[in-house]
Amino acid sequence: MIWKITSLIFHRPKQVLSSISNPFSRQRILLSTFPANSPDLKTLCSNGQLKEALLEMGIQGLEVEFQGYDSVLTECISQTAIREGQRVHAHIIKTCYEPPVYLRTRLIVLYNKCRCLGDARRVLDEMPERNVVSWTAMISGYSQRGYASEALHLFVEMLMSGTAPNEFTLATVLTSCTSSSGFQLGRQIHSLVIKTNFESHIFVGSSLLDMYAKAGKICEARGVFDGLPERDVVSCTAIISGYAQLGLDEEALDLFRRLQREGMRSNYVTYASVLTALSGLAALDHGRQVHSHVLRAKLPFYVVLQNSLIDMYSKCGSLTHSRRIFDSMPERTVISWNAMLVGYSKHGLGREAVELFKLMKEENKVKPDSVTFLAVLSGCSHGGMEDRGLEIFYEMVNQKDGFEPEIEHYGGVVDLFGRAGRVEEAFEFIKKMPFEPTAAIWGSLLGACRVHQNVHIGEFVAHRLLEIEPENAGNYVILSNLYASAGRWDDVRMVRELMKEKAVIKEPGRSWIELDQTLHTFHASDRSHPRKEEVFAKVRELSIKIKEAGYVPELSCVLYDVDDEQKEKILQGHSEKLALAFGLICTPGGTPVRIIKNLRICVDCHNFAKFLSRVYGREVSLRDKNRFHHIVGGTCSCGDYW
DNA sequence: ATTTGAATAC
Repeated sequence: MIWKITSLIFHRPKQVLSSISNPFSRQRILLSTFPANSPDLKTLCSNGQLKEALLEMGIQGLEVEFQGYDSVLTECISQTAIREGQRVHAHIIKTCYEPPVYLRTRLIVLYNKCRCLGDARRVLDEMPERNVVSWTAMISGYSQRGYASEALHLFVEMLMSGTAPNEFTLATVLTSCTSSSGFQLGRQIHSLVIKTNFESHIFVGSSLLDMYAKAGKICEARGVFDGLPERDVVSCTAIISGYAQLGLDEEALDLFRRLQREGMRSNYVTYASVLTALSGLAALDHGRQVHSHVLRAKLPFYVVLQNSLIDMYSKCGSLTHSRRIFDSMPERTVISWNAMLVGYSKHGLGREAVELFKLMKEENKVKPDSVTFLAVLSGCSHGGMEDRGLEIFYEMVNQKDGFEPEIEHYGGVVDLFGRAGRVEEAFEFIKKMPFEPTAAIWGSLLGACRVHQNVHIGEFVAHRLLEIEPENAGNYVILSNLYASAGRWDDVRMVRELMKEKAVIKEPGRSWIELDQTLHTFHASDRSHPRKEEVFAKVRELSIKIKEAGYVPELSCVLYDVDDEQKEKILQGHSEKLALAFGLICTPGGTPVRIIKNLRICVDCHNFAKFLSRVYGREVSLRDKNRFHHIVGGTCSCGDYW
């Protein structure tokens, strides 16, 4: 009997199949009698001929078996071909009585890759039964697109359904545990990892240590790393980038060097992470070394790596190199543009930032995002182009397919007004904006009040600011500067008292300078440097010399209750002056000096550097926490506003 | 099916 049917189908397939009404029997017969037609589809797909495969499928009507669908879907996934995928999906619904779990899972993967998470989720929800792979595929879809809470919810749902996670599930779900709310679950998953003996699995371990690093728990991350029975590039890169992202740049570099000695084979992600650490240190010589190493290694083109090179050169003070890399790129992402724009902005080059932004829109390949606007706004602010900045802000607000401005953008506008001396307008703008002002926004306005000597608004702002972040020493210093500039010495004293009362913890100031590939670091009143006597003597010498040109120490920068002579001594011990003096000692006259400081530079050190640049004919490039100061012939590129 | 990476106002 079966043989007869088979023979009939073989000669008149369409008629026979359509005469069988039960879809289940139909499919059974189809599958048991037809020689697999998947090899043809498989061949076409492995040649990347998706269109031809679809055509074939259409001609053959019902006669595609599961293996064939599998080949076609796999190719759709690799080509991110959503339209073809949708047609295959429709075909499957039409012809398959009960698509097996693995076919449905392929559909989930396809929709996830094509950013159609809703469609993927629908496939999952319609599955009569799910296995660990289908759960994991959907969790991964959510994780990769940043839907952390959806990923975590689904993971919990999976556990409740009684499906046990495997190493793939754990590695995936841990990437969604980096938020503060997710971190609690992350710890619980860690115990699950231990219980199920996946602790030494390399992917699970990498993911776990990355989670700890991103949560700022670097010691725990290191613990996981050290406990791994074997290491690969990914786990090594994860721990290096963990240090770098927390600003522990030296540690990141030390570890990188050690792992390299121990045989780690770096890839482009490793180099990108190392460049992040070097950007933090502004270690230009080392950055150049990594760059030439990367060139010698003849790696294929990686946008990510180029982006981090742009950022490294700009943070090391060499914008020309950044732009050279930017211009040479065959392809750019929004991050490439943002990195370049942030570079111009940090160097105070508003005009260049606006020009580049214009170019970006003209090219119309990459859509500006929220960071792009932030960078351009800040560029306008630092470049003294407040009207252009306001225009761009309103352009952003009125964009049709754009996004709502975030609080940071409002902060940018406050900064624009403040910098331009329009302190009242800045204040009114804050009152009207749809957000509760943050410390950053008040801080920006307080800075404006200091520069433009608006004691009235300044006092109000300072009051707010000291409520929100009483522990930030910088705020007290600016308020003290403000009172001093108005000659209100009683209030200067009051600020000092207030600061003592609140037990402010000051992040220790630290400056450094790179000479012959070595970083020389100085702390405030540093007595540890081997050439300290020479350095202190040099600061005193410089001080005396520039006083003749009109330099007056800004004593209101010192918030200790000591006499003026003592205050001047404290000022002379500021780390940036030590680094500057050391630079003058160690380099021939006329060469530029490049200094980096971890905090915002104080008014007195800024004055000091300006006078020095004029009297000694030295160009000073100083990078502080916020921006670059290019000081030439007595004037600074920041226009005395920072 | 899974892990690492680049930019963010003051």
